[in-house]
Amino acid sequence: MAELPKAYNPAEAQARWYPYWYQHHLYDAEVNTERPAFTVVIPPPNITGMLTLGHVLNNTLQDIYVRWHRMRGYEACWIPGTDHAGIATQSRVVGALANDGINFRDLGREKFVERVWEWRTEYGGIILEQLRALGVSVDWRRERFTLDEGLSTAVKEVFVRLYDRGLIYRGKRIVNWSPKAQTTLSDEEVHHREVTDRMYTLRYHLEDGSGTLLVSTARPETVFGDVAVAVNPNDERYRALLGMKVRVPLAGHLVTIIADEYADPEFGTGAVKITPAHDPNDYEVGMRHNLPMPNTINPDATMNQLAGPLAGMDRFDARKAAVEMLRAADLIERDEEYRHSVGFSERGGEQIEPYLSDQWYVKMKPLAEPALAAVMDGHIRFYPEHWLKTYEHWMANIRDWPISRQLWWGHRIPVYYAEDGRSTAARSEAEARERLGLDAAAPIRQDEDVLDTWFSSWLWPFSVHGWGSDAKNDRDLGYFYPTDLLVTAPDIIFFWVARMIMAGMEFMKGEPKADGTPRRTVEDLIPFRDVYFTSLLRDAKGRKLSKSLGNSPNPLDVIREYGADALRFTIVYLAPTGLDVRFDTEMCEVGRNFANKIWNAGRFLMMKRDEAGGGAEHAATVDELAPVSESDRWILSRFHSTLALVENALNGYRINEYTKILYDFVWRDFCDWYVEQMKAEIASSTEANETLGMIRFAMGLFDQILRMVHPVMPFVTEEIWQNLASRKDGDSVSVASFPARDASRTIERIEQEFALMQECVEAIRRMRSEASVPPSRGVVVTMNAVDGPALDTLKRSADLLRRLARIETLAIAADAAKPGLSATEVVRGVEVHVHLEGLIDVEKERAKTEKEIARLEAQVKATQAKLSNEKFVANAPAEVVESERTKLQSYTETIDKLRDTLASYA
RNA sequence: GGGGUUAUGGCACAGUUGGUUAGCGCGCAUCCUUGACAUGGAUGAGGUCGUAGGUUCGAAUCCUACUAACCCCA
Repeated sequence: MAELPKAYNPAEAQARWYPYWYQHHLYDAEVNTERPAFTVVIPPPNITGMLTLGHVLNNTLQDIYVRWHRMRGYEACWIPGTDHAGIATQSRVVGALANDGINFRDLGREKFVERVWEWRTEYGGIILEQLRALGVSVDWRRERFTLDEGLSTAVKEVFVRLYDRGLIYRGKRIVNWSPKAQTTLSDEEVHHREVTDRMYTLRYHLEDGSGTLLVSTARPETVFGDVAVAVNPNDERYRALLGMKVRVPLAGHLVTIIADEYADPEFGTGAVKITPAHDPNDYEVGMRHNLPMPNTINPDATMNQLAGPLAGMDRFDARKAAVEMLRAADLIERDEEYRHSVGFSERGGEQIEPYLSDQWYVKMKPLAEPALAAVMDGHIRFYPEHWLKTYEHWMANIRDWPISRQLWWGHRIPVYYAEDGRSTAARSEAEARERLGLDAAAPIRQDEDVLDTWFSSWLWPFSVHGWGSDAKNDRDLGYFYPTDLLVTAPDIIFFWVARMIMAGMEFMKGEPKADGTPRRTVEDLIPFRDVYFTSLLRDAKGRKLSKSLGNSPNPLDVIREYGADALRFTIVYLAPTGLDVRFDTEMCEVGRNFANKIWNAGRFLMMKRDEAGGGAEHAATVDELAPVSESDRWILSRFHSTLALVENALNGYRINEYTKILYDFVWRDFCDWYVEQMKAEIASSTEANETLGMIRFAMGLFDQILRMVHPVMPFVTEEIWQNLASRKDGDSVSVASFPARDASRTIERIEQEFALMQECVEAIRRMRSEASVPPSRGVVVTMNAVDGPALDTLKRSADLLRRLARIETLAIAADAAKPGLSATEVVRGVEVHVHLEGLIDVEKERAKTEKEIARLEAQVKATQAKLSNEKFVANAPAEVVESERTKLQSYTETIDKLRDTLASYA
């Protein structure tokens, strides 16, 4: 066998195995009624996106579960894809065109959309390409895109069905207007931030000249849109003024003073100007009082002709100008600093303009009710569970969903208008004419707007199987739906998770199950069973990772530096369930070192096998492993304990626990103790067959360990696994069976015996180290064990003790004479003396022993206090009382032994 | 203003149903290049568990209030 390099080389393994997996179609999923399906749909990344650490965490978690299930015999199906990201993509292409001096509007809709498709073909697949570097085991044949033909047909189908049910309507509302993109945004696309503005208190003179009403506003430029001034009906100060008219400063028109609860007597002067077209609250007031709603601002956020002298100015310039004019006219009573929360576009970053416009909406309440119940009744489980409350709160107070966007890139709204103004939703122009009773040649016009991108994403769990289109695959839909697990970030719980549940509940009704019968029950309708919400990523200083801060490491750089497995392992290792992750690139050393440790453990075993003559095949399953030594039985016992912990952790989505369990077992149990003891066993073994048997066992076990680690570190485990034995083309650890835990293989007695040996070794090392005995120097050790079983165990472990603690001469007996000058520790009742003639610092030893006695005496005192407390003895469970008694006894015995040692220093 | 989360050694985190000598990793200190691994090995120092009360024989673990930080919504 070729010599393996000293360090694991991730780049080589990654380049070798990802193509291998795909050439052998290991991750292709097919309907297979012989086995259960395990399905996951990827949260489709945005085509303008680049791989972020968020994607890394998210996709690593999915990959862990997909690989784990695949190895346990499930038909694992992980479906990849992307979404078309309306605003982000359109802005990107508009920007690119602008750089070439082209205004996209001049291009016209059709040409522009062609250009976006070209852009998409060139750049839209980058993020999926990047995902390959992570090692994701998706079925690439099933890749989907939200703007593909099939998925677009599904969108139309859904729109028409909702429209026909009366759940889609068009309405004039105040929306979040993005002046940059010139489209409306959903609440979720708007982020609020505290800003400092000025609050101006303006003088509104009463029409009759009898006085002045003071009104505070942060937006003096909107006075031209004022239609009333509101005061609280319970506000005594203004009661007499109700119904009177005031002159709006600057604008000059008269408006009425009205009573409305919205006016807060505590805020400002208690009188508020009402501008229904430019503020959502004012809009509500306007609706209640049947007020006109003049709009004074253009779509690009410049003032329109209604704004008189301000017309044509940008909204912020207009504000300055308005203030100057008001000041010149002496209409400002005062102005002061004002901090308040303002909405900004998530994409463009500019301040959102509340804007009155016609938009399409989905009536959410009827859809939300069953979706809320599905989760509250436990048909869908959230991890961590506390997201339930957020979900419940949002669903119970759900608001209608504005779905139209004034863009060109996206699914065009399937609503058609006849020349006479009548309209209908329809799957095609032909259907529209039919529905409107027009003949085939009649002119017809489709709505100009497109749908919110999420209007296609919410269908993802079933649209990927062609639902709603000619491409519908009932077999796949029946077998792979519902999916088993959704892994996503909590910030899209409303955008996406909640809406997918609604869509599943609504649109999967009646679709065939695997056995062909129609779906009816909640379990059959829901889009997924478990939802895992990932941690939020922060940098080492605790700041959110963001492009603008420049604190987001590029995952591809991290992979180049540390390897994909290292990044995968580290990010999961660092991510506590339900809390934020603080990620620091340097922390990837943990994963890199761990990968290297595994690599070298494998290298060691293969070297030993070759030295021993090699050739022999190791067992292919856990059950066939044949332990030779006591240590073999010990590591096998530990392995099965570990498997049980792994299974519990993964089943409970305590995902970082899984990595910690692996780390501890591989590093501590397997490498530090098992491999080390193996060296001693091999050194002292005189029988070649026995040696080979031990090596064969170790390799067989290591094969199983690689499988256990594989879901989180696919590359390094594959690289070693392929080297560990002769493999056939197409073999892969990723499709080898995951070791099944067997509780009967965990043997407490063996673990206890090994622990005694370990603790004795540690005690001797400690005493050596404290006495500054050089590591190369052997020592003389005497162990005095009165307890029979302990004596037997230690005698059997003599070779291990000698090697692991560097003992030159070892005496173990029930009545071993205490040597003259020595350091002593008591381990589980066994006195361990390290002879230190000529090495010992008697004063230091005495001080150490006295300190230990004092510590134990304090324990004794505390334990005695407990035991002499009648209430404790009466109330505490018997086993707790008993364990306190045992403790007391062991402390007392140890103290006695240490006192003898102390006496020997005299 | 409403909802949610967190507060344990320098840093980042574990501590299932209250009973452990309060753990782990990173960092730190000392020693070690014996052929798996210096991306390594051995040993050690360092917390009384945000603050104040309460329940209990017993609380980091349950309850109350307070303080601080963060997230979401308005």
